[in-house]
Amino acid sequence: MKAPSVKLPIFTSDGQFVAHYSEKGLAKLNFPRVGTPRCGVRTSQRDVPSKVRRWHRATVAALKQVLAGRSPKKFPPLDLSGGTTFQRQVWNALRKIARGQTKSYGEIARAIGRPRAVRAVGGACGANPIPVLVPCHRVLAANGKLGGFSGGLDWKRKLLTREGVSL
DNA sequence: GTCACCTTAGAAG
DNA sequence: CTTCTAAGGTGAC
Repeated sequence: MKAPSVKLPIFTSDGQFVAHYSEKGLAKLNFPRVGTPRCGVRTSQRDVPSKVRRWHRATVAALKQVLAGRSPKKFPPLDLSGGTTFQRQVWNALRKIARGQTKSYGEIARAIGRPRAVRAVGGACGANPIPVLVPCHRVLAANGKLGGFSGGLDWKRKLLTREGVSL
C-alpha cells in the first residue's frame, strides 16, 4: 500500500506544473509535460482535504515566486520521506542556497561531510522530487559551468537567469 | 553483477 | 590546453 497522493495542477506562464501531496505535505513537483498533461490530476479541488488545499496555495505562491526570480516567503511542508538518508542530506543542503546564489556539487558534498561523494550529489540532485522549490538548479559544476539537469538545461538556465545569476 | 548518471581534482601528454 | 583516471550512491536491467 502506497501513501495516497493527491495531484493538483499549477498553471503558470511557463506551463502547467503538477504537485503531488502525501499525508505529510508536498511530495513531488513535476515540470510541465508535453505528452500527458493530466493523468490522475484533479481538475476540481472539491473533494480535496482543506489541509491539502492550504498546502497547495502555499506551493502555488512559492513556485510563482521562484519562477519570477524571487524568494518565497512561505513554503508548504515538504515530504522528503521518499528519499534515502543521503539524498535527504543533499536536498536539505540545497535548500540553504539562497536566491541568486550558486554552489558546486563539490561544495554540497563537503557541506554534508562526504567530500568525496561528489558524483553522488549529482545523482541526488537528479533524484530531487521537488525541483524549483528545492533549488537543485543552483548547483553548478566546479568550473562555473552549468553541469547537467534532468529537467532540461533550459530550465536551469532560465531559473538562474531570472535570479540574476550570470553564466 | 554491470552500467549510466546533474562531478572533479590531479596527473600525464 | 586536452585527455585520462579514480572515486560515491543509487536505481535500472
